[in-house]
Amino acid sequence: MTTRGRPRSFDRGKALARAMELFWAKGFDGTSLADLTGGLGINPPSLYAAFGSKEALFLEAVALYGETEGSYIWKQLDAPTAREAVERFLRASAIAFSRRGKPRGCLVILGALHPSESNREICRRLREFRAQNKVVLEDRLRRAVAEGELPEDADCSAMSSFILAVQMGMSIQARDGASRDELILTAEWATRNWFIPKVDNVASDFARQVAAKRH
Amino acid sequence: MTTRGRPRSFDRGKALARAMELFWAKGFDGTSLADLTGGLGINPPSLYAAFGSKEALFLEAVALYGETEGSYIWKQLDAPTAREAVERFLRASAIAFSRRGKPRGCLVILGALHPSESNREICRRLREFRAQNKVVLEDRLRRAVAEGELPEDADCSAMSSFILAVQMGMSIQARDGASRDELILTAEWATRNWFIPKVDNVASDFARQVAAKRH
DNA sequence: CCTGTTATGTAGTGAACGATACAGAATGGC
DNA sequence: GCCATTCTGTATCGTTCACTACATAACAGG
Repeated sequence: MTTRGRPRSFDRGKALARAMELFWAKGFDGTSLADLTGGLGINPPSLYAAFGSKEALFLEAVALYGETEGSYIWKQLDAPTAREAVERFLRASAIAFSRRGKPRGCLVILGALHPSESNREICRRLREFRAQNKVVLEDRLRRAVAEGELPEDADCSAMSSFILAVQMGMSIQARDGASRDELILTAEWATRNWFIPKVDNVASDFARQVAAKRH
Repeated sequence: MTTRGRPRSFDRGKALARAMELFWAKGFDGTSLADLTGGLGINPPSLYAAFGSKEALFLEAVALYGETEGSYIWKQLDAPTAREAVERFLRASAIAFSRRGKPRGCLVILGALHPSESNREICRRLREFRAQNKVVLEDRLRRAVAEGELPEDADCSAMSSFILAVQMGMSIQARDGASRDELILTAEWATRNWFIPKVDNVASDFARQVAAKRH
């Protein structure tokens, strides 16, 4: 009982990949069924038979995004030190958000921001992904504390929120047309001074010293 | 010839303020005319007579946002030093993005991210506002260079991109439900170490020294 | 009063939305 | 050959979209 009935006339994987790009470029609400059927070269009944609904297709598209671009970005956290991990993570984000011929920014970040009656579940799921991603990054920072790379009292939650805020901002800037080099500069700026314990204004004092020494 | 004809039965200013909140909460595409007429308590012909179109109403709403929340955020750049200016700017953003009883995040940042046939002009205008805002911030940083607060070779463009990326990210995090305190922590982290000239890894060396001294 | 002007409420417009009913086409199993 | 099964194209479904035609209501000026 393997393949009974009329065979599918299109490549489901390729269709999913194309749907991912459409959702990535236009968001969930901005992508109409007409966009999908037009872009995939199939008719509505074929789409519904293969994927179930627009919502289910979107969720499959997000899963595919996670296995491709998402994986490329998040595997950077495997770097030996947390500092390298975060530097590479943000750099990889800058690169993934500005690929030639691909939509700019991140599907998980920009796919559905405003909840409405029709996309509430989609919004919730993307939000869950983002929350889970924060846990992953925060855990990586906690490991750095355990390994002595970061001080015991480092606020890993605040650090990870900050790093992800930069990534989210880069996503919007990519969408606004920022070049890859500009995105990379933003990424580098975020980790430029890495972690300096907060001893009242010692950092700016230090900055003044260094600045003075250079003249 | 001041007030001929039947007088308007609603307060145009209050209606505009209410429309601003609706657009702010749901975005341009996510706010239907039914949402607007329902929220404003008027019928479509009254809305069109008073504001012209959904698009024109949105642009007026953005202008109002700029005069209220936008003004509150951007006037912080008047602080005497650039460091204070940026710290206050991001802190004010965190506060404005998390007001009780108001939509979370920023109308200019989140109002319309994905261009489509119907919102292309809106998207373009918001993008213009964001680009103009970057110019304003970058100019403030250049002033700091001229005044000697920042070194001559400071990359004001990259700095302002970075700061605005953090602000954009905070906007999404606010929308994701981050508390005001979390947003403020993110903001503070962004300026925690402020400007340290980039002399190969001197910052992390410094961090290690400080960390060692504390034990 | 009457007239001109402006705003209002009712009730729609055509178009696009996501999703389907249905009949016919293409396969495997017998 | 014939049936059960699955997919395909055509032609919609009912709903919602932004927007408006039209008759009437409420004012100012005369």
